Amino acid sequence: MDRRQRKSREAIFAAFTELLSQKSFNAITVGEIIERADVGRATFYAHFETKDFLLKELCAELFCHIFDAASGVGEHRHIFDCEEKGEVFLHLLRHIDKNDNGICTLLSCQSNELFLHYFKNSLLALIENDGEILKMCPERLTKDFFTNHVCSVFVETVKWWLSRGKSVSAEEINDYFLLAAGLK
Amino acid sequence: MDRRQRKSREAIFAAFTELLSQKSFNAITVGEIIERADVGRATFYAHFETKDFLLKELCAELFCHIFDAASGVGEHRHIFDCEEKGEVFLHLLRHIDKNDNGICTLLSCQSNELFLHYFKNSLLALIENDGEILKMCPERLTKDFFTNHVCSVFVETVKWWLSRGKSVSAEEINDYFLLAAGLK
DNA sequence: AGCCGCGTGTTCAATACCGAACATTTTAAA
DNA sequence: TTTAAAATGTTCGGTATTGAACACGCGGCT
Repeated sequence: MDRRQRKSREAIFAAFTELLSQKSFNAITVGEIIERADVGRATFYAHFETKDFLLKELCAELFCHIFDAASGVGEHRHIFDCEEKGEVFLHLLRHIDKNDNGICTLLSCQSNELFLHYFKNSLLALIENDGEILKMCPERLTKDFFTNHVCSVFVETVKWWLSRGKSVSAEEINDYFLLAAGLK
Repeated sequence: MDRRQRKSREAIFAAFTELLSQKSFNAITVGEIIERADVGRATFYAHFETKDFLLKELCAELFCHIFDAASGVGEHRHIFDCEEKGEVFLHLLRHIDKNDNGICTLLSCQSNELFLHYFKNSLLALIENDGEILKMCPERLTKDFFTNHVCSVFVETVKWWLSRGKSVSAEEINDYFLLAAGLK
């Protein structure tokens, strides 16, 4: 990607992220974004159709590399030594713990439901084909219900974790989660 | 000035300043500057003929506003309440104390003599027409010698101040200077 | 109703930047 | 001294950004 495109894009993402830590998504105007990002109005619309598209692409950029790595298609596999069964969640938690791109900020900002929603959907797509996890599904439940249940519990766990300032380690919270979700 | 020009210029200045805090002027290459500034090579040379011109313009930008304010031509006069006689120096010291644009970093980096030299020349130009100061010149000395003397002492005072981590206040160091230079 | 301020989204000519190549000079090693 | 590597400075077609204008929708105000 052209250096100019990359810089504009990053500036807009950064400005948007900062604003999201201060006010709600709906209260943010395009004018504020481009002012803080220090780019022209035409530049913004050359990159993103609307503010909603900006949000979507931010989510994609935020979560793609974590989920790519978790699903094993990324180039940087095994950066954490936890590729055993069901350890996908620990992987994710460690990524969140590292707070790349200010994920934590966004997952606990005023409009965090937007990101949590996207997060849950990505998670659903990831584990609905994970044999190791599906094996844990009780007889009487459909796989569809079970995967939704697991993802819901995980998202709620993450919310709780962040709201308490990550006061426990990623490993501990992973144990909490596995136990609460009935995965061990 | 066009937004693109301003951003490139600032990025180059910032990169250059950072590098100067790590290595000497001569050891810094244009390649390093543009890499850190994240701009293209052609862009660098569109702004500055050579590395030396970059240095010169950085100096100009660094010192112009403090000397403008001190000489009274700037728009933001009287930002400090010290417009009495001979208080030009206190004015300058307070500016340095504030460390705008990382002046202190540059005045105490490996190649600080470059900036101190520029600083002294600016100071000479400033006070060689200052009646209040010239009045202090002893009979037996030429004004030329006297102004050079005062500037030299001031520069050395600043060097000493910074090398000791500005452990005394701007007001105190101003007193030191006035006494040492024979101005009171 | 009409008006106004504000935010959205679009258009376009001018221009600064890009990137990659190039020739030249400097530096350092063989 | 010869050679290679690194750094300097230049060139140019293609492109992203700029800034300023524009039309439009919308809620508040008189």
